[in-house]
Amino acid sequence: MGRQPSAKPTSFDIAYLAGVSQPTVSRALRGSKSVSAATRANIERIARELNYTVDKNASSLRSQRTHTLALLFFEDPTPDQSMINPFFLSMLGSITRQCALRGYDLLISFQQMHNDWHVAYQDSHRSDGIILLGYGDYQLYRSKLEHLVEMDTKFVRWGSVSDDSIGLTVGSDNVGAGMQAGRHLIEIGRRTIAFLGDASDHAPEFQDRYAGLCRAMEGAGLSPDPALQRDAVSSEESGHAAARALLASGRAFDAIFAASDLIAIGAMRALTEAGRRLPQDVAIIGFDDIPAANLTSPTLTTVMQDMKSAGELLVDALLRRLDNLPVERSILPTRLIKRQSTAV
Amino acid sequence: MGRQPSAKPTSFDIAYLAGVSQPTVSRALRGSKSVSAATRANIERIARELNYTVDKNASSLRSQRTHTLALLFFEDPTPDQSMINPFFLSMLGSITRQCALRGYDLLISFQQMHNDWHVAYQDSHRSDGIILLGYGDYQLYRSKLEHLVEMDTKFVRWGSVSDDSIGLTVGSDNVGAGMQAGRHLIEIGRRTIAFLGDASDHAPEFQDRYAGLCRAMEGAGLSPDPALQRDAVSSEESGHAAARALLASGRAFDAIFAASDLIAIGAMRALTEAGRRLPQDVAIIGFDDIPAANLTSPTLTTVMQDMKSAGELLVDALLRRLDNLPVERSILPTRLIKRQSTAV
DNA sequence: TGCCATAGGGTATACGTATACGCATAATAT
DNA sequence: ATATTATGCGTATACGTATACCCTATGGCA
Repeated sequence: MGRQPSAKPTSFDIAYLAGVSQPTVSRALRGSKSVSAATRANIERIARELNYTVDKNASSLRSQRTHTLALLFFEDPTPDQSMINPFFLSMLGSITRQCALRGYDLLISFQQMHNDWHVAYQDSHRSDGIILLGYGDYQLYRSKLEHLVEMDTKFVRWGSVSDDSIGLTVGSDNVGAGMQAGRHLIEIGRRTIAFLGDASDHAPEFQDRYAGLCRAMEGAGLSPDPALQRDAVSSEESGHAAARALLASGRAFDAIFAASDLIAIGAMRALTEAGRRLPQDVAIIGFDDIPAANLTSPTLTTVMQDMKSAGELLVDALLRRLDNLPVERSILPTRLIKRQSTAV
Repeated sequence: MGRQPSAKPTSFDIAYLAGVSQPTVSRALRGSKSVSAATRANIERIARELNYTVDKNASSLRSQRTHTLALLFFEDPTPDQSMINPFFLSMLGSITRQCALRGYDLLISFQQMHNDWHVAYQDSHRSDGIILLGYGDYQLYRSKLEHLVEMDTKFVRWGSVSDDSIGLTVGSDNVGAGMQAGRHLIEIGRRTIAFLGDASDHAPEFQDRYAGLCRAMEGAGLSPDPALQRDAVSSEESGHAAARALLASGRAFDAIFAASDLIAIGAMRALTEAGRRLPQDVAIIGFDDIPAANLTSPTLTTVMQDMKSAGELLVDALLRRLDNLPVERSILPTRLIKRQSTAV
């Protein structure tokens, strides 16, 4: 038909065709109950026919709500520029879905931590609230978080749900997960369990996982050896290096709990290179259940986080926050996925 | 100091403090040359002090440009709900970065193909243009693309850059990539090369890869055997099934070119299960260079696409399109990553 | 000296929607 | 029958910015 790309219809056009005033159109489409059923139906029909869409800008400007959430990824700068933590990517799907379900748009930006944090504040202007996602040095952005709080910016964070965490936090039960992993290793007869991952308060989540491991060991009458804990950030290289250092130390160990799958995969490489058999000599457990965990040889036992619920909870919590409803921190249970790397 | 969370400052506030009118503030901040340097500097200083940010909604409403691009992922519905093609995710980073660089926001949405395509049109209302990303049945959304064109919606697409493709397309040189793969396999002495992947026009990209393979074989005096081509969609299961079917057919082959890494990984599993040695009995090449390709055993030779440039080109092309500048389809070169699965 | 171009910036207004009010009409209560 | 309250909708206006247009002062030039 080639109908001319008629200018975008406005609520006035609809109003004219329906023989009502513009505000009535607005009310009808937004579901105000002070519009008669007949009028509303008529307006909706015309709107559909004209392919009418509410102008988001005008609507937001007037109502002062953008109906948009901002998702901020922040990570420590890595040499591997283009890589995004696969773990967070897997949350993206559920966050998007949940936003759509709740009628919100999702604005995305990636940030290097060293960047001007002002962007977060800026983003808070083009969205009703922010979701913060990132592994990284917690101490580094602690002050930035405080700044956001001071600015009264609405946000939720994925991370360690500890008492001193700033702002509203949703996270896995990292301590519990550490215990799950520890108990499993103990069950299969391991006694000297190493931990690969930063255990300082720069990485509260890793710290919690280590704490869980220690608790499991103590519960079984074992005492964790601090010398078997090695710092590592979440990357294959870092895991490889940490495992090599551990091997070089000469200390004996028969199991490794890695704070992330990437660390575990790096460690597996180092162990294999050193001639250790997996899992006979060293059993190993990772964290995150990234797709690659099922492709390594041996396949990697790991702790799965409930990403689906995570995304939903983050969005829900933020929306409640926006409505000034009471909202509490959420702790999500985790699940141990047993694979070959702990199959004895 | 606890300065009260003063209401968001507007350009009027800045104007008042600077002793000028509101439009002057607008002009100064947008870089109009009809503002004296001194005035501009003063305005910028005050704006910074007040943490002023231009209200996107008001700005967009007035100028009728949103300075936002929408990214639409669409995929065939898979049983594995939460998964997103890792290949596209890796493009996300560069797209985001490029958007930020060009001063655009990025709005994200995921779509199942069977969903009402109207959303794409809707998204076109809240953004200046759309980037379409997705593997899937091309014929299925062909008509939808035509609809977008008819609506005069500005968009770019990642996909097969063939003559009949609709709208502006950016994509890898799939035919060239197929030739690269084919030549490499021939170089290492393989003569009967199978292809796993849909070769119909429902998947133009796969079709192109197959065409490239055939061309390489013909160039070497070999004739491709149609019986060695097996349909598969981009998933491990599908690759596994296709490879099993191929094995079951009893036809001899000494190499496989898979249309995606996921297919290749599934095929490797099937081959191993059938007792074929990789790469001695069967050499195999994948496509995409997903992270997992480096973790399989043997590690997987694959074709790497230039995702970084891809994102940049997509954004650039779309922006040129928005400015009504001439813009052509882009074909990106690919690179063969040689690993153990073809190391003889 | 008179004229005009130019720089610099003010005035008025439009963008499209949402909401506070007000005002009928009709339904109900007294 | 009058007072009261809902119902359904129109009127007026605000949201914060960008831009078309207009005005003033200055300097250059003949």
